[in-house]
Amino acid sequence: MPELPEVETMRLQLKKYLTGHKITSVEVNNRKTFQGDEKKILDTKILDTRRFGKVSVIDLANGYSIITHVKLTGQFIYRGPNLVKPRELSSKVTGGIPGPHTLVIFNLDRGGVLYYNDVRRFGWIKIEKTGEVESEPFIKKLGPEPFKGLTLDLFREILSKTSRSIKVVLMDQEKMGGVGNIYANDALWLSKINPKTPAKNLKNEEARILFDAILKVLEEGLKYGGASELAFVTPDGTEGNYQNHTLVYGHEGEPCDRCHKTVIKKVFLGGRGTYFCPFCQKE
DNA sequence: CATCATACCTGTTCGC
DNA sequence: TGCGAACAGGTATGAT
Repeated sequence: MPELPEVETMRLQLKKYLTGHKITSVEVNNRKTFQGDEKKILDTKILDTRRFGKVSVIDLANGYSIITHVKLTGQFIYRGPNLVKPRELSSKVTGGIPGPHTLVIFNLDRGGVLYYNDVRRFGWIKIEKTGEVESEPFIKKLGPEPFKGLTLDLFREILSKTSRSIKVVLMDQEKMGGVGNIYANDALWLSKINPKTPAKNLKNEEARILFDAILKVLEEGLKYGGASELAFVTPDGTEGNYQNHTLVYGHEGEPCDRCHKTVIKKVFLGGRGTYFCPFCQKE
């Protein structure tokens, strides 16, 4: 569920809380999660953060970087002296900190601590040289991103080359980076396009409407600090709010917010829950 | 090469 | 009420 808006929200808070600090020690409770030599990231200043699609990067002064993908249930939670104000932990911080799902603990100077919780253990944290970050396999294969390299012309070209359903293509990170299930559903609803439509069948005008809709729903997600539908929490330990503002995602059985006369249906596409209005989004 | 199904995990929800 | 099955969804991988 963490998609572009969630990961960006997370990244910005990591930047805010970590920049200028040093990691003094790392406790690794799961070697599959933490890949690489933790000694490479100790006692060197944290310079900045970057994001590639759903991947976050923390750059260090010594030429190494921490690359991380939280997948579905990974959570970075910071506790330390420079939290803007005392924050109560969201109940969605699975198992507490530290807890049974705390797989990695980064101890920082000035008394800060960064915890990584991950119930389902799909997420990963890798240590790489900063110069090799863009060679990391996932980042290397990543397609152009909304707000970055993805232009309308490029978007149309991508769609024209595949007969797969438009929704599956939107979520394919090698075609375009950052969009996952929630925002794909909402962008298609906003565009009045049926999720099953073969991507190559979209008319130029439909592709334009969809392109704009993708930007629009991602902006909404960013505005609300992401969606805490499942396990997403921000590093300050609080939740995003987009889950209360979805257009169609999770609305199964409810009347459509636009036509008000049709009930939102749920089907499976590419193995994932897909919500749409059978009236507004006719095939 | 493109496409699709399944594995990876485990807490939560659902159906009987 | 209890318990197993189904579900949640991002990506890697193997099959087609």
